[in-house]
Parts: sequence; C-alpha cells; structure tokens
Amino acid sequence: MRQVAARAGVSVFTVSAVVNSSANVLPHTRAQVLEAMRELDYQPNHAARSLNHAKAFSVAFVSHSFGDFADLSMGLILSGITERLGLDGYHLVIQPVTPGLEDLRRALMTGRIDGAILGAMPPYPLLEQVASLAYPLVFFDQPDAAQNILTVCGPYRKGIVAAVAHLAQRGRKKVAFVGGPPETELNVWHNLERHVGFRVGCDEAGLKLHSELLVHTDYSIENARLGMRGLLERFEDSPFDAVVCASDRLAVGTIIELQAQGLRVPEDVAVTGFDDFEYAHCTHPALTTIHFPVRDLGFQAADLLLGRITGTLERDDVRLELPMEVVVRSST
Amino acid sequence: MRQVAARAGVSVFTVSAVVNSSANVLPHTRAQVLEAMRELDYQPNHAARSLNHAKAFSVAFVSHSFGDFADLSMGLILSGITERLGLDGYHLVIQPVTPGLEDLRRALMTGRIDGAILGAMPPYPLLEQVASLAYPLVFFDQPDAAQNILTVCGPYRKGIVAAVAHLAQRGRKKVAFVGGPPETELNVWHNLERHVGFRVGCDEAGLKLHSELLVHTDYSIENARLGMRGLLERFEDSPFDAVVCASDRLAVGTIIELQAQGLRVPEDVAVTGFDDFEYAHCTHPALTTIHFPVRDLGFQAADLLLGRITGTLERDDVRLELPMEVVVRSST
DNA sequence: TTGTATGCGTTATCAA
DNA sequence: TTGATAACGCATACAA
Repeated sequence: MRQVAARAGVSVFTVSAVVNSSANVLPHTRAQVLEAMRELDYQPNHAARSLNHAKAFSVAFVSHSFGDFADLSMGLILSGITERLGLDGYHLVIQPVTPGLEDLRRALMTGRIDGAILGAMPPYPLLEQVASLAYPLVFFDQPDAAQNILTVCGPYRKGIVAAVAHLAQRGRKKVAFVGGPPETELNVWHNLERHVGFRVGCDEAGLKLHSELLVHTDYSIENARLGMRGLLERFEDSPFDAVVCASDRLAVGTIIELQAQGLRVPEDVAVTGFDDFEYAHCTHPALTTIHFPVRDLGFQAADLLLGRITGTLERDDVRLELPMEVVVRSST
Repeated sequence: MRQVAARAGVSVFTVSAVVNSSANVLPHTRAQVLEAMRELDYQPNHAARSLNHAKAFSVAFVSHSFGDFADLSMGLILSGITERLGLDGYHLVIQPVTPGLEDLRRALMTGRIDGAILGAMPPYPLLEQVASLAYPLVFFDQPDAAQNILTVCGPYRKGIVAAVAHLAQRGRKKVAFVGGPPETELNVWHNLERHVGFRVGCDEAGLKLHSELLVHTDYSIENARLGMRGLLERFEDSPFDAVVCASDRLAVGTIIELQAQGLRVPEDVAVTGFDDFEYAHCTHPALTTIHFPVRDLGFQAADLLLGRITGTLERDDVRLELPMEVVVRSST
C-alpha cells in the first residue's frame, strides 16, 4: 500500500480511501491511484483488513459426516452457500465435527470465522452448548435446538403428507410407510417430522393407519430392502397397495425388493420417494418423489447468517421452511 | 493478550511465548500465564497472527461444479483434505470457479489463502495461467496441466486395464466399452486415460479390439442407456459378451438397458463399473467395479500442498497415483 | 480533499 | 529468562 501511495504521489490514506471506494476523493487523484494499483498489481492484504475490522469475513459449514451429507446433495448446498457468501465477499470454510465441537469453538473465539452454519449434527447437549456461545449461527433442520435460533428447514412433514395425498388421489387404500429409525433411536427433527407426516397425511386423506405397516430402517438401501422383505413375509397376500418412503434411497430398496418378489410397480404397489435425488428418474420405473430446492437451502441459510453477522437482520428466531412439490413419474 | 499479561503479572512477550509453547519459559511463570489464560478464556486472535506470519493458515478447494463432483464422493474428498489440514491447524475454504478464476487469484494475492487444491476444472488455458502465479497448488487428475506440478491422480488407466483382464480371465471374448466423450470433446486427462486403458487392457489380455463396440457418452446414466440401446440395435444378435464401463453410473445405465432388452447380466453379458460408488452393491446384480481410496485422494493432496507451503517438500513435480483393486460382485 | 498519527493483536528483535 | 518496543498492513480520528 505504501508502494502504491509513493508511486501515485499520495499518502496511504488516499490509497485506502480509493480501495474502499470512499466518496471524497477527487476523480483525478483516484485515477492516479487506480493506475498505480494496476501497475503494481496491488491487492489489499486480507489479514490486516481483518485485524482492523475485527472480522474474518468468513463463516464455517459444520457437518458431522460429510459422507452422510452427500445424500442431500451436499454439493448443491455448498454451492448455494458460497454463492450467497460471495455476494458479500465472504468465504466458506469447512469445519469437521470434533469431540465437543472444540474446533468450532476455537475458530469462533479466535475470530477466525464470524459465524457458522450447522448441518447434520449430533444433537444435544452439544448444540445448546454451542448456541450458548452467542455467536451468529444458522441451523439446518433443527428448529428445536435452542431458543432464539435461526434455522432453515426442509419440508419433511408437508412432503410426506403430500405423498400420501397423491396416493389417495390415485385410489390407493392401504398405504405402508418405510421410514427412518424410531424416534427413540434417532431423535432428530427431520426423522420425527417424516413419521408425523405419515400420520397426518393418512388422517387428512381419510386413510386408516395400520401400525403393522410401519417399517423402521436406518435410511440405507439395504435395510429398506430387508424391511420390505419382512413386511411381505408377514403379509404374503400383500395387503397394501402403496408404500410411502421417507427418502429416495429407501424407495430404491423398496422397489428392488418388491420386484424381486414378483410384484409390479406401480400396478400392484405404488411407491413414492423423498428428495428427488439424481437417480430418481433412472430407477425403473422412474420414481415419483418429493422435490425441494436444495440449493436454496444453502443460499437461504447463508443469507440469514450474513444478516445476523452484519446486523441487517432484526429478528433472532427466524424459521424458514422450503417449499416442495410432488414430482409424478412412473412409480405411482 | 494484554489482559492476560496483566493478570499473570508478566509482559505480553511472556504470554506469547507460552502460547507458542516456546522452550525458554520457567515452569512457574508458564503455570501462572496458563492460569490467567484459563480464567479469562483467552484465545489468541487469528488475524493478528496471520498478519504477522504473512500466512493465512488456510487453503482453498476449487471445483468447477460441485454438483458434478458429488459423484466422486466429494464428501469423502473434503473429509480427507480437512483431516490432513487439521493436523497442522489449517482451514479449508470452498472456492467456486469464477470466470478467469479471478476469485482464486484474488484470494491468493490478498493472502487470504496460502494455496489451493484444484479439482474438476475447465482445462486450458486457465490452469496454466493460475499455475504461472507460482503459488502452492495441487491438482487432481491433471498431470499435464503445467510444468513442475504437484498432482494426485486416480488409477483410471490401471483400473480399466484390470477390469478387462478380469473379464478375460472369466472367459469373455468380445468386450464392449462404454466410455466418456471422445477426446475431441472432453480433452481431460482422466477421460483420456480411461479410453487408453481399454485399448491397453485388450492388448494385454490378448483380446481383439472392435472399434464398433466403443460407445461414447457424457457420463450420464441416461446416455449410457441410450448408447447401449444403439449398440444393441446395430448388433441384434448381441455380438459381445461383456461391457467395461468407464464409471459406475455408466454401468447402471448399461445394466438397465441390457435387462430391458431381455439380456441377462452376467449370464449373457458381464458388466464392470468404475468408482465403487455407494449404490454399487445395490444394483441388481451387484456391480463388479474398480475401487480406490477416495478419502486418501483428499488426504494426500492436502499433504502435498502443506509440504509445498511449509517448505518441507523438496521436489516440485510430484505425481501421486492411488492404488486400486477390482471388487468382484455379481455382475461378472 | 488529503495527510499524519495511532491502534488493531501478534510476533520478533534487541536489551536488560 | 524476561521486558520494552518496533514491525505486520490497513483504517480511522483528527488535523491541516
């Protein structure tokens, strides 16, 4: 900066003013400075800027297992986040979950990041602990993590409800549900919502809920298949004519097993998924599923976070739920 | 830091020495300082540190399309990178590709990052331009991007060769290849290597190479399916007894179409994939494919980069190729 | 409108 | 072994 100042025949102050496009600089001087900057290929030092502003201009994305997250189109989420952050010159740093979230804590306290977006996480009491740090935070799918929280949620309940409604509309009468683990095992919001969604959906559609038609899995394809196999064994004459799955992967496992047992999809049994993942139109039959704008999930989360960081956002308890739509393909 | 110094009754220098665990501090003084640090919950400021060292202690991961990259288990790669970086206290920042790589350039020049790992990229002349910046860089799968380069490569050629060998060993005689676009369309190293791998593989296995059995796709499931359909139409009596696919996704499309046309896998036609992606054991039949340690890809890349940044690494032209193995399942 | 001087929180140099 | 002090590069209050 000094070099630029010298070359342009001005003081460092003027250079700083130009860099920050401050108003009160004569066009002539500004031009000179810009010229000098170009000649020297000058770029302001970030650390110094950061030190002065007491801000890092970057935020973290924290996720427990990136492997797991890949399902939810992690690429899209990151893409959405970075797009929004880029608008304000912020960077995104990837923060793995460490025991006690120590790394996140330190990054926050050393001023290395200004805030964080928390993805798939081990729930309590970690979250409360972090939330109590009173740093700008945005959560994914965890509206109940703490008080006064910013959170961006997927439309899990609505989506499952819509799936059931869709099946009812097509004349299906007995609908099974292949969902995640029971809430005692996986007490996370999105899992609960999916289960509730099925109950509410049946209720609203005037369908009777058969508790013996509920299958619990660990969200893996293999266990969906196994679960469906068990269900078919228990009811050899296939007492259900439709299956709502809590995710596309579960739907894949379900369809595979149904077909392996000689049942036709959708003629004998209709199947719906959830997520609209990449392979949804490559299954056979192509999967009817619930779509929602995953990229937006990231974008909105980043938007909220920046709002908190810059103070633009007044409220401190925003809960954003994404819209969804039923994508009808051939499995229903 | 001043507060800590005051509280411990020492100077800031001493505090700094303790923080950096410098040797020459009396155990007694050190204890006092540590005590004060704990009491005040002190964490050294990163920006100041950074400013002084003229280092950011973070590196970027640049990828053209995170959507695409998700295929290669981007989660695993990021996980591998962050694990290695964490060992040295470095952070990973996500850098999207902007026109001319301006953002990366700026991040580097402002000292916001110390180096970068470049993933799926638009090739030339961008890469040369960036490489000419003479910043610490590591490339994925681009050993020819520039001179004196650090690069971590997947075992594409070896893997395809091994797939062909495996098929030959099982007695298959006429092998088709479902690969990526012709090199005129997608002139990137990994694509070329896969094609070369097939040629070399046939050669080494003593198999005759039928150029009319080469299918070009865009690596999408749908086009693999279409390509296979075209192939089957041209040769109705199915003159081939095996198909080597350049990726698992291509294998999925291939299998779907083969089965749709009434052919049995592997009885009539054996199929191999490449990547060993998550769904590989969920296809039916389960996919025989090429596995390689994706997480390592990230870890090694980060390791090389840190070597360059810290000066530990003497050589400046390392090319690391990952090992691979054939995972035999039911499709061959 | 522009220049001067000081501070941001650390580390490094030199004395003590 | 420790302390005082000057950088690091930028931004701002104040003076000119």
